[in-house]
Amino acid sequence: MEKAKRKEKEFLFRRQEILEEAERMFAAKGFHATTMAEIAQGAGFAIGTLYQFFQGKEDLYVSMVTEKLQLMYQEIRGAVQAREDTLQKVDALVSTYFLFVENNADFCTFFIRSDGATLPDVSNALREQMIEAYLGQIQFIEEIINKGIEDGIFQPGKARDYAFALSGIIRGIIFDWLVGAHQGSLTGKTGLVTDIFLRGVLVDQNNKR
Amino acid sequence: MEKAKRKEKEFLFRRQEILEEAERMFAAKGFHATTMAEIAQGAGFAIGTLYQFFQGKEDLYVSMVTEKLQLMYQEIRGAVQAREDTLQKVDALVSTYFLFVENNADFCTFFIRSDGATLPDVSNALREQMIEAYLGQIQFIEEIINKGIEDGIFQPGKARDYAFALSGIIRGIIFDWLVGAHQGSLTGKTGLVTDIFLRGVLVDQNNKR
Amino acid sequence: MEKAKRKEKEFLFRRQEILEEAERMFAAKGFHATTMAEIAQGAGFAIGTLYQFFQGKEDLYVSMVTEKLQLMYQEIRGAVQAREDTLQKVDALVSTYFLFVENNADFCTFFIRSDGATLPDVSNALREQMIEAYLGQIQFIEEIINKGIEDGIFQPGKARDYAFALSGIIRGIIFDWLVGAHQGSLTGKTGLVTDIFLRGVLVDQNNKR
Amino acid sequence: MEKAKRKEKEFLFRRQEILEEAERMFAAKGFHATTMAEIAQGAGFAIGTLYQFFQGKEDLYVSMVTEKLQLMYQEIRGAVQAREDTLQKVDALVSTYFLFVENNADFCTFFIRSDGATLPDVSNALREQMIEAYLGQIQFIEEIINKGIEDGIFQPGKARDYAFALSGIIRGIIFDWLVGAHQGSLTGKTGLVTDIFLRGVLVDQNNKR
DNA sequence: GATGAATGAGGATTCATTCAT
DNA sequence: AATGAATGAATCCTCATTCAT
Repeated sequence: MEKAKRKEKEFLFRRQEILEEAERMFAAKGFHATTMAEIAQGAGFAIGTLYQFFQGKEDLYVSMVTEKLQLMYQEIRGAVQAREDTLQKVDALVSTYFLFVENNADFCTFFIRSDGATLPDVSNALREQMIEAYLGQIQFIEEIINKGIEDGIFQPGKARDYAFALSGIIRGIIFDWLVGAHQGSLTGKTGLVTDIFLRGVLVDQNNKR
Repeated sequence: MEKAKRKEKEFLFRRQEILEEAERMFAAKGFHATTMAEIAQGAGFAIGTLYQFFQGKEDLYVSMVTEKLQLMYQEIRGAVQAREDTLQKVDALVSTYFLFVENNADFCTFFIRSDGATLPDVSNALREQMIEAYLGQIQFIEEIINKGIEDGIFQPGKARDYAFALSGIIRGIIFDWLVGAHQGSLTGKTGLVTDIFLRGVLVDQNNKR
Repeated sequence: MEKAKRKEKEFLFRRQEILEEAERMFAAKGFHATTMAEIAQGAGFAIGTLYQFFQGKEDLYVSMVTEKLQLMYQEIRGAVQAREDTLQKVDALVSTYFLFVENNADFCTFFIRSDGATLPDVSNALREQMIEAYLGQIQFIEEIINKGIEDGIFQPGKARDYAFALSGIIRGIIFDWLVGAHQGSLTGKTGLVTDIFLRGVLVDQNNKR
Repeated sequence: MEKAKRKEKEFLFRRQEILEEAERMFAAKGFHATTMAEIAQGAGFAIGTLYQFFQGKEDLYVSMVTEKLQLMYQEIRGAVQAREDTLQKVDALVSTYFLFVENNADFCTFFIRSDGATLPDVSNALREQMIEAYLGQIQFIEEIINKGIEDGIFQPGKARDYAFALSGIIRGIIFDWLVGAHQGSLTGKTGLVTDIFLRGVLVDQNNKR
């Protein structure tokens, strides 16, 4: 069916346009301060049309955030899975994370700092959904770490804590970059992050780095 | 003036009651979903009375958050400054942070995960203020680290990055605890956090820990 | 032209299907709460198709009601005209009315109690139309009564009032039956109604019935 | 408490003003076509003020109708109970009904014809409430009739049917008057109505009236 | 003829804030 | 100082109707 296919494609295209406009708006003004009318106008549609693609404002918001996060997680996973070596996986994890943030600074500015979970005014059900997505990402990191533990390069027993720690370091550095007017290269800090995560900050008396 | 003093005291007392009710409400329902009427009712005052203590809803919200954060930062600083040794300062930083979170889980649940900075719907001016508070905290950590660098125990040159990293690790572990139904002791993870921060996660070939 | 005829027939058939679905919907949910989309879906047509048969929602509503009423009036007139005797005409009027209600309880439940005239939200022009239909029915009853007056069996001078009175009695009894969960036979009350209308409720001292 | 009393009085006064404006509006344009803004404006209040007296539009509508009906029923009951004799009670019932309609033609025009029960678009719960009110009135009439049966002046066994019949006759005549541009006196038709109800329309061969 | 995606006007309701008492 | 009734701006969403395919 050629026709059905083209319709499907057009539908997805329009949907994407709306999502992109929504991202701009929400990022700039937040959830409540952004009106459906503005998004519609910005995307070049009538208000009612938005409701053919999304159930309502909240659905639009959550769809936008969820899909963007999904994209980020996908990119990260893809990059990580392309590596064999555990240390390289960690490196890919951090650098891909940073790369995504550099390329999506607006979105991240209003969202990433929330640990992927703060939606003070959005329904709890949706909040859960986003926490879950974040926890999925944590689990993914945990698996990498577990692999490293099996290989004898990471200390055993604390994989989940390490995952949160690594994620925390990454987010900390990202936050710095985001509020700091995006100075310098974020990806350039990959080595710094992995270094802290792997070897800590202490001066190693026996084995200078 | 005895009288003026008592008035002052009563004023502060009332103000505090409002703040506490506001904290409960905002933590439970978020900024927008909480109404001034609810807070007034909960605190046992008339709506109009709230406006004698705070300029408006936003002011009330920000005051609550700011003062709570201030309290947290104060506690942390107090504990840190009570130690001489840099490593003990780091330890105090982490454990006091954790202690505060354990004692203020509700507040932290809705707020700390925001890196102390996400207020999607609150005016930018206020957001800046909160980011600033967070950056103040970062700077405080940075100073500890600089001290450690001077003492030759931390690697030089990256104090600010280290500060964000440490803050990130702490927040990561806190997040885990908050969404994980507060299982186990958070303060009990102090050693874990400092360990990661100081020595990293790698198995040290030359110098087993 | 065979073809044109078949088309005509199909057109009428489709139209009828839409009307029947509309009747179900409107009876169940009222005018405003029923959407064109629902009717279209229920009737198995596309929304746009409805507009080939009816000018709009209001037209559809009014057509449905009007035609249903027309049907009722037709049945009643047919039955009445089949009788010669005036008293038998009255009897036929009442019993056919009741019969129709029994067979169209859903429609009547939402409509008949309105005296065939209450459409609080439908345009005045249409309201007039329906009042007129009702008045037509009254006039028809009036004519029966006038015949009876000519025959010397009804008291003269009040034919129109009598028509409203008879119609009122019928509607009163119907209302009772409709809200009373349709208990018992409505047609079985024909004698009761005609009795009240003809002889009143007083015990006749001279002439026991 | 003088003050509380005056407040109460003022509250009731404002509420009544809103109800009266609502009655005008709803009677003129129907439920859906009337906006809260119009009522507020007409009553000289801000929109929000309406919500201090009524939960919402529907509540306002139902309150208006319910209270008006209550008033009508009260007047009727009062007049009926002031009479001793059953036939005089019937007379008072009809004439007071008519009097109320004459004095509240607007309200009745849009409502009475509905048998006190048609609210096509208002929630079912409320519809039930109004049907109940109507049935209460029927029961009241039924009791009068039962008294007459005990006294041996009405034919036994059909009190409820008679009540609906009498109510039906009254409504039928009212409808005529309402749609007929209010020609002539409605109360003047009291005798006509009681005559039909009591003695029917047949010419009585033995006992001329 | 049939379709159904797009349109956008229209309104109920909420709630922070004010100010007369 | 405390009150809380009154205010009214601001916005989400529905759904009848159209028209390009």
